Amino acid sequence: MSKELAKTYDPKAIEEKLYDKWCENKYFHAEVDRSRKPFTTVMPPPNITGKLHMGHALDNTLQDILIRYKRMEGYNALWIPGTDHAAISTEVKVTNQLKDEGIDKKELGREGFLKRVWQWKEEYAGTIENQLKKLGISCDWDRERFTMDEGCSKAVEEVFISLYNKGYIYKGSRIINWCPKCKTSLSDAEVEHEEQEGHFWHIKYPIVGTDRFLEIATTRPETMLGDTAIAVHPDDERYKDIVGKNVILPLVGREIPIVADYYVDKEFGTGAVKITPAHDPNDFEVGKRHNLPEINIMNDDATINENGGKYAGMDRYEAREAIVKELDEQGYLVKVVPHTHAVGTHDRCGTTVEPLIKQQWFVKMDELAKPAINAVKTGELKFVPDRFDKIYLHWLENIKDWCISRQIWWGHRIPAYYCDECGEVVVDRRAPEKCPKCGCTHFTQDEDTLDTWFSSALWPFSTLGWPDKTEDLDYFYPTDVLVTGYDIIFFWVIRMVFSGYAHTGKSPFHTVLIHGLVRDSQGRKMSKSLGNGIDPLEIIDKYGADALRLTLVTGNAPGNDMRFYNERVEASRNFANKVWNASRFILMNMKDGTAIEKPDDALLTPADRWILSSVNTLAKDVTENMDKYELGIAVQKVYDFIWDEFCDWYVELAKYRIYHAEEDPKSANCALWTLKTVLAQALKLLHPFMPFITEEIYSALVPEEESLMMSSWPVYREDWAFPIAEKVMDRVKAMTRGIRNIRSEMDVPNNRKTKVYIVSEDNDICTGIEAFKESLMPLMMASEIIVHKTKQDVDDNAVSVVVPDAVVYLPLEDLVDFEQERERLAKEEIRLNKEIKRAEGMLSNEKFVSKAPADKVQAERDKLEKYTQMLAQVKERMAGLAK
RNA sequence: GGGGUCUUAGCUCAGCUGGGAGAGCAUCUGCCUUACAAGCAGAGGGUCAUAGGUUCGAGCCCUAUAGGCCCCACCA
Repeated sequence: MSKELAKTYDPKAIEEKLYDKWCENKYFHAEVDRSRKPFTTVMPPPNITGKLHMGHALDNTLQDILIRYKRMEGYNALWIPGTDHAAISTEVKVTNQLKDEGIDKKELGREGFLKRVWQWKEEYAGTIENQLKKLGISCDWDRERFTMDEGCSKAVEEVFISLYNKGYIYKGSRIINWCPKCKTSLSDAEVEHEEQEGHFWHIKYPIVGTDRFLEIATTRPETMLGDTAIAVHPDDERYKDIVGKNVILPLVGREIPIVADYYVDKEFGTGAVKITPAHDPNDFEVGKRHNLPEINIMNDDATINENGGKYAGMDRYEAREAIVKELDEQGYLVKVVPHTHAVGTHDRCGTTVEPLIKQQWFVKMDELAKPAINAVKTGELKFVPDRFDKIYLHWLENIKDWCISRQIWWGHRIPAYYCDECGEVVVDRRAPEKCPKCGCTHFTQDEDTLDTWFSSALWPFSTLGWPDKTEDLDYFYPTDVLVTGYDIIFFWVIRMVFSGYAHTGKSPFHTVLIHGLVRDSQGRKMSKSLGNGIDPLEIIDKYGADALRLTLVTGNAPGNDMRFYNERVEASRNFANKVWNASRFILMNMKDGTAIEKPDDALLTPADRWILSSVNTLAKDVTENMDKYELGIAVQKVYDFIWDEFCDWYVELAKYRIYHAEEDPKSANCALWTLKTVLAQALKLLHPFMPFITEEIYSALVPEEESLMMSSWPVYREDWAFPIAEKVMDRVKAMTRGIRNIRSEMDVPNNRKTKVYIVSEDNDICTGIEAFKESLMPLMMASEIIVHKTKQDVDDNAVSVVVPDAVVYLPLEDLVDFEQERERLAKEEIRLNKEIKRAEGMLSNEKFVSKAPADKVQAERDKLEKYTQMLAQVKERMAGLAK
């Protein structure tokens, strides 16, 4: 930053330059250093499927704020970045890309396809890295990882083998969620339930050996092709006599039994349920209880298979239509009722999921979940805000086994090998030399890959070298804070926690800071289909990274969603400009050659002491809020301090001494020293939020220091506590506001200065103001400020401002309208009387005095005294006017 | 069906452990005052969703109600 600065802040001129400097100096890099405490966080790895969105910008901004704060506090701060292979999502993207080129992925074969995906990965991981750099985030790029790199893959294998050997991973034939479009199994977490308007088809089945019918109701009539029973409630009087009898499945002709099962709800539908064990999870359970056959009627693409007889080959919805039509024609369809119900869909492609029985790999969850549940219950692991405890616990306490195998190519291949001769399964890093059972030497590896979250679950320790016992792991693990959105608690956070306990014996972090979604200006989710997404890079390009970052943390409480719109970014940009210009003013006046020295304490005016005291308190407040993860409150305090206290009051007060430097260089030096010192402190406190502009200004302000980001965080210091100066400035502000108010009301032109008489019996106030009254004159638009302990030299037709401990008189004779003045004083009298009444009321309440904390009671007494005294002053003025 | 969350100034939201309602934007009135018009000074604007309760005291805690949003859930 040179001293000839542009009037407006130009982020483009500095951001890239500074980021390069930080990188070149390895400021983001952390190594094991036993002399310091580590602070570690791992970046939720963005998917390599595309560009960064506003959610990533938020997530990474929050992490960067914490990491920069901790680094300045003296911690050995490590932030590990990386990307996620995003198995299904990426496979779909690349498959579509190939389709556009007219290539079917099957033509390429597994190897060829994977080669293409790796090309894709190289391209997108690079893009993401560049986008993150534009945000200014200080992660350790030397440690950048990928969920499918060598180390992570080794960790995945290790975990799979170890869990398998302990019996926590098993292969089994279960009913699973199947996506007919992606042709893979899914975990429960990947299924989204969506309310859909459908129908309830009532169908009657002939009961064998009678002329009666049994009426059932279904939302999926096509599944009747796979029905193997009808279930009724055991206590249902309507059906008691027919339990054990058979019905004939219309269209199919199969005889199936009527069974009794408590699963059935008597009140719902007809009280009789068709049971299709192969295509419904509940029916699957019922089927197990009654030893019913499982008839799979569907192919992997959800067309009807050969078990569906003449419907074979039809799509599931085509078949539905055909079956309903035929049932109707044959008189089996009783009625059709509109019915809305929840339909499971694949969260990545929206296709309706089909429950199917398949051989899959599962992680047995009940035991693994226990330490993760315990972690939150004991407080070993904390969510911020803590309402997410419940969500986390509820999911874990109801967890089912995790289906981890996927029938896609992109991902970690399951380390299971099957003997070509006898089918023996061997789980190991590589195929065994020979089969332990039959001695055969030919093995085939399992074709499936693992759920993408299987590898991200290991992220906090796989990125530190696990399973090897590395120094990094020993020093940096467990990590400290994990920052992520509430939308991936189930997918990711929970799995990291139980994995951490299972493989390292520890929770992978002690705190999870949860944030919400970034929505558009109307509160809608940003999405591709709506086209309402806002590209963070465009915002950075237009307003600067600091403005974007500030926008993303201002006015938002942890865990809450926020709306994003340009007016908010503009406000942030304006603040950056404010900081820029205040700094520009200070730098302009720090003329070359005149070194700023620390002044003698005696030279500090009340204004100097007050602003030092304020920035001192600010450091304490900001630190407290940072430690509570109240980043929005923390930054608001810095913002208010810089704009309202520093710029609007202190800089204005400093001007007189600076403009009169030639007459009194010591005094000017004192003001400049204070300006520089306070600004430096404020820049430090602002740095985690707005790293670029603060670093740029600091390098000009304190050129002898290497970097702001590597400087130390301000701590509260006793020698900067100035309660008297605070009192003086509080009264000075009140007087000044009062004067401005009156002048504004009376339309006094700005260029008309007046004498200002200040009368106060308070010695602190008198001597305090006396010490810097020249500085105060421009603010009070005064030609002269006269301070007295008693009223003198002022006649009664001056206008007055009553503040605590003092009265200010402005001789504006020609402008004074006595009637107006009387009204003004009368209003003030009413206001003060109200205040006095309130305070008196509270103090005369015996219960308040006896039960309220002593400091609150004292505060009311002080107020009462203050207002009583002010009221006396107002009354005296009114009496004067009356003459 | 269960759970969570929100309802505060025209708009968007803060208000952390209960002790006199705040910000940004918008509106109105003056100002290009040698850091900043992306600015300065001033002003208006809120029975804190409703009804109860706890308390000396409630925007904040408890209970119900209304409305909005979200998550979980195997009623076919």
